[in-house]
Amino acid sequence: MFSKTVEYALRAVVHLAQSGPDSRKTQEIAESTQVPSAYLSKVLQSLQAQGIVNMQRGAGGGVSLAHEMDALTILDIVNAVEPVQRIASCPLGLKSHGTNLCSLHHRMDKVIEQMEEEFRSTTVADLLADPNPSIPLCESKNKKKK
Amino acid sequence: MFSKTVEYALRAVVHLAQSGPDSRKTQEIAESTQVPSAYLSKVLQSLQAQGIVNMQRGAGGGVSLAHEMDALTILDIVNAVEPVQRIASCPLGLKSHGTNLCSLHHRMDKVIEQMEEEFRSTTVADLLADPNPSIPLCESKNKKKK
DNA sequence: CTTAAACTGGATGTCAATGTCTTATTTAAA
DNA sequence: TTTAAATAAGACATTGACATCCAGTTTAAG
Repeated sequence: MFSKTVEYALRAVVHLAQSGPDSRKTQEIAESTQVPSAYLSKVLQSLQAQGIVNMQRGAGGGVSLAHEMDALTILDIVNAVEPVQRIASCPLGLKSHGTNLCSLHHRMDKVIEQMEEEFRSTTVADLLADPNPSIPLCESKNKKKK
Repeated sequence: MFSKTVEYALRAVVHLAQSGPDSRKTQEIAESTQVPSAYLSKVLQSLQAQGIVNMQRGAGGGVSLAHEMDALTILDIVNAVEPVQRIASCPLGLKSHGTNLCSLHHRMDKVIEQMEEEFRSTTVADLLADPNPSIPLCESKNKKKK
């Protein structure tokens, strides 16, 4: 359902949000999120290209969130690495359908729309504020700080 | 979001439902649904393996629905070719999370759950009964019979 | 200024999804 | 019983997602 790339991007951003405003090394993020570091590097580049994170080269550099986490939605992150594709017109190219989807494709698009809405209405801040005892990426129930 | 295989399976079943109780040749289904026939053949085999369709070899053979279309849901078809994977436990394998998902994975699973529910509550008969002027797979607004 | 730390970019490799092709095997019809 | 119609099965190509590796570039720190 969700690609690894999307999962990896979400983990990385959540980790950055959990770790405070300081920048983090790609290597550190990779270990904390259980993502292959070389691949994570590419994913982070996509996030940077969409203005989600800042990446600083050289000694003392690293990765940090470009915005406040309450202004960053799950949808922003997903769209940065793998844009949500709504079904805008008939996949079979039927002329008489055009932009007026048939019952089948309308229902498929409805599912995508629900996903979009769910992700649009959830910010990274919401995720961290959730009272759920399981903290994202953290083994212990006590939130890992810095 | 949805794989080609899923899209193809849905098209094939909808076409069979539209075409009445008679069996259809794979080749005919392929043309009507704009799916590569050799690939469609594999998809249909998956549907047969799950009891969605019957396939008869030899002259006069073909493919037909195994059940009434009001007893066949979109979810049945999707699950036959590509089972919906709920997030049942922590993808990172965190022991303390186990089956109690964190806020991130809980929301991702919620989206999958909504999809499952939407697909479970829609039968093939519902699709054909939809008052939408665009008829699935059909170019004209008049339903193609037989 | 030199060096080591980090990210960048490109080449390369692997695997699963998608798609094609060819040779069986089954079966109804002639 | 022969034949042509259809699906079955498996090999083989193609493509994109996922992943690794390495040389190049930037940059802060010493």
